[in-house]
Amino acid sequence: MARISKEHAVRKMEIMETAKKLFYTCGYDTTSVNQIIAVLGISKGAFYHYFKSKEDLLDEIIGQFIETVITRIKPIVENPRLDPLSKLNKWISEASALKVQNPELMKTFIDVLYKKENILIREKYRLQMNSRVVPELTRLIEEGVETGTFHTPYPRETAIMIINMGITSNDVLSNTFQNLPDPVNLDRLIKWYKLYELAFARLLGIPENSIRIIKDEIIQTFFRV
Amino acid sequence: MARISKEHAVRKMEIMETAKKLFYTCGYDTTSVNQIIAVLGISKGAFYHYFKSKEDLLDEIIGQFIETVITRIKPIVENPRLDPLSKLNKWISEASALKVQNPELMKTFIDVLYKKENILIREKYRLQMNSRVVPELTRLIEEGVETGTFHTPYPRETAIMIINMGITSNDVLSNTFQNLPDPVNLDRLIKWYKLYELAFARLLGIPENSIRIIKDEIIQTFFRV
DNA sequence: AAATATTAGACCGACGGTCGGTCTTATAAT
DNA sequence: ATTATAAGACCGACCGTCGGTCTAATATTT
Repeated sequence: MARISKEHAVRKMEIMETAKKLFYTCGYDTTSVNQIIAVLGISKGAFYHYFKSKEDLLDEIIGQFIETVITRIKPIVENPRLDPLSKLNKWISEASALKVQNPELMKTFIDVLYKKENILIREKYRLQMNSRVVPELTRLIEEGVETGTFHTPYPRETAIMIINMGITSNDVLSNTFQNLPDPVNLDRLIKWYKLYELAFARLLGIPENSIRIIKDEIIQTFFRV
Repeated sequence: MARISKEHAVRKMEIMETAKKLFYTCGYDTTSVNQIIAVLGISKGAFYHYFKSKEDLLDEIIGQFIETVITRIKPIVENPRLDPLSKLNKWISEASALKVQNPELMKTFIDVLYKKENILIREKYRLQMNSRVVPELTRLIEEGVETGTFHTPYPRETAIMIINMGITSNDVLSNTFQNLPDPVNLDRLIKWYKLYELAFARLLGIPENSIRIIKDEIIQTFFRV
């Protein structure tokens, strides 16, 4: 095979991009290293030069994703002109904006993500959310407690709970979409989100209508498709 | 190898018991089918005569476990002489009694369960909890809502949330025990349980002191060892 | 020219799972 | 009482695939 040499970072990114696409369409377990290198036209040796294992590759891909999440969140959390509650609402709408912007993509993405062969992706996502996003939310909650907006004696634990509620929410969402979008599912989805809002507000000790997670656009976009 | 023939149910149970032990000590991924059959002294063919795959075997093992959980819970939930809140508290103490009764076993069990190679076990556990235990809790909450004890417009969703909070709680618990039981961890564990209690009560719309999850015995047993 | 970084691809052991076939046992027909 | 029949428990060689290793060759840098 003709040797094609590229700068380290470039090649690494190429591998990650290709692998990402394959993982997100065919699944993690079902995509073999041989497949990845076949698509790229590189050798096994080259692959294992950049990543010490297939799992290591996944770690880096998820890490990259979490990185983009954090870069989106940080400007909100650190904005001195916003009060804590506004920050939180902005955070939430930022997150759901992602889903609304391209619903089809998001639907297939969730569908794939929750297949059996992708447990590891979900696990890595969960772990990195806990290690890297929880601290950000903790700081936000702490600020809210200091300024008297939020009322909870355990900011860190509340942050953990909220983040994990979000992940649970994804689980529920995926279960809803595994069947056809019939009225029962729509009803359940709406109920779930309402409870999610309620739990959110109560955990932070704020009025129940101060957090809005469910928005008509989300429901509509998901169920129109 | 000498051929030893046994009754269907007996042999199947033997395989499950042996596999269970191996899975819970060495881990699911790290235990091969070859290992299982080696310990039992049976052939590959025999194994695949009883289970259509290794994963199928795991499904049955978890199913068996969930079965015991349900048989413990059902008498409480269906006891006509208990009010909903008492039922719930009994449920909770029943669950934690398991942990207190043999703490060493429980510790190693949790340690093993949360190793990388056991994601699938956790996933199966989560799924079966949602499909089989959630309905029981839903009925209990519905009863509480009807009798005016609990206050939530979404009993099913609240049940889902509570069960998944419990699973999250296990995650947090395992993370705490991955390091040494130093004062910081003890502090975090207690804080976590306090928040758990708080969230529990608030989700059900009952006074905050009506649910007791954390008990001194639990903390002591875990941190004494 | 020497040292280092990178790549090629043959190779490895382990794995989950398949398959053709054998042996035991219970029942039914003789 | 004996013999045919069939169900199903059981065997173990074998298969393809996988993640990962290793050595040698080639490019790049010094």
